Amino acid sequence: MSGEKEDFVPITPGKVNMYVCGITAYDVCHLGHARSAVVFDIIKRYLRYRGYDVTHVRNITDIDDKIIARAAQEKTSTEEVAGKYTEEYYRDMELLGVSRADIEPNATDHIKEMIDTIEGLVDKGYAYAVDGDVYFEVNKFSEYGKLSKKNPDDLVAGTRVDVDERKRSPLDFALWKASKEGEPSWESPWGKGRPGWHIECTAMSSKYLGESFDIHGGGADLIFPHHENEIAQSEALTGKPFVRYWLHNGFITVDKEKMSKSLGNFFTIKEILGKYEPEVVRYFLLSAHYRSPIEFSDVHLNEAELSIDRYYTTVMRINDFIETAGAAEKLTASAELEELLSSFKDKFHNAMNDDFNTASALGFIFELIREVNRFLDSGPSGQKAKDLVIQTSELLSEIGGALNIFNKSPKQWYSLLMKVKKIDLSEIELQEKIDERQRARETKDWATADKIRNELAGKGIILEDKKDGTTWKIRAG
RNA sequence: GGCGACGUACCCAAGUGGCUAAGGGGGAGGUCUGCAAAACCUUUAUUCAGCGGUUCGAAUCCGCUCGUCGCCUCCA
Repeated sequence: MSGEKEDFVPITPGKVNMYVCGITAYDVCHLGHARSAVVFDIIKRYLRYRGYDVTHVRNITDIDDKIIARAAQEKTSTEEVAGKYTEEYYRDMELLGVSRADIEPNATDHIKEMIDTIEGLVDKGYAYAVDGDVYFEVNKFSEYGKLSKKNPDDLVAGTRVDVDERKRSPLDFALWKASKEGEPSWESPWGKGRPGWHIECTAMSSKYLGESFDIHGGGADLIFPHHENEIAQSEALTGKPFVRYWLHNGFITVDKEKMSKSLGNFFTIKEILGKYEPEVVRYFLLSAHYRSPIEFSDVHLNEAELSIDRYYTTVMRINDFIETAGAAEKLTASAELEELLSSFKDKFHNAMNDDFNTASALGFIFELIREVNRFLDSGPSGQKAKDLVIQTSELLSEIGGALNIFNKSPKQWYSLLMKVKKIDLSEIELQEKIDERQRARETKDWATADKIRNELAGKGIILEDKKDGTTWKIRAG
């Protein structure tokens, strides 16, 4: 609310109530929706990892003008439209490693709660009914604009929306809309109609999280008017502060412009996942601070893929060492790794505690990656060395687990890359090629060995010759 | 027009008052290797859009200028 970072103090110690605006289920989701979901998934996971008891509510708007329009266009019902795109949404989110919210309320399951809320506002004089519509009277709520830092007078002056003569002010917004012939409708004290958009979040958040709760999130484009209106409705009704901390994620941009339906410059999650592993998309979304804009492009996704590949390449090396390390005690150049191992969690926590700075946190992960590589390069062996590497491996898993990233085995990663890059060679065929090349190498038939290697390289497969065999990976980037 | 955010290397991106300006990608050179790949090492911003100011000290605070974007209409 201050527009600045503040220390996080939940209403109830150890407990976090968090409400995040989900989607309006009228079409498939694009990368912008993914960002919001991933960002708040990370926030929830990190809070839980730090021991908070988090209750996460994420709503689905399943009745609104666009859904009605879509249903008319597809000659079906709004329930079908909303149901279909809600399912698509969950499918996309699951692929991206976004966990389900604890409570996922639909607007249409809470009509009664919304009507009660609206009646409360009418009773208190904050809302008025006209011809079956009910509007919230913005002038009655003196703090209107406090979140978006807008002055209602300026807004009226610059209003671009068609002025509805029946409203007392152009800023007044609908709590309840009278339904037209043939539209879905519910009975209400004002006649048949349906809820306005903003009221569902007020009614459902207070039902599940209470009148005041800790965190409310959503895309930056929801700040005004959606979240501003939620504050007005909620605080007018309860007289209590609605939300402690507002968190808004920045936009995905394409050529520096906001990715959006109306501009038509959007890429659906499905399209993107046809070319990239979901983990790449997740990493990409975490590679910048959640409030900053992120420019979408193949170049950036390829860079994300390379970063993840560096991670898994190192994990492969770590696992290799743990399995094959010699018995002779030889600890070389371990000081730096040990030091980083002992300070790593603090560094990671500090980064994440500072407004969920995932970009910085990822930086520390790659510092650890470099340090363990350096250590392995120094040719250690023995139990102590092994223990250090195991400790590194466990630390990486723990942190990856907290963020739900880097959670595969290197083998899985390369198998998935093979699929997403559509390499037309089975792993069995590949192994045969490698064996064939190995026989050539044993007779020092370098020409044949190199020919096979080049052939595979042409398909995007990279071979690594090691002491005790050859491993393969898929070229990233 | 009103309000707000941002501008860090070739690209992406942390850093918001004080040690060598994280990390990833890319480039150059090297170590290792049959050759590679991977990894590691060295190097690639004496400087943080520009100009002023505050301070012992600023990328970081303040002011102005330039540029980019967003919100003010549905939007993640």
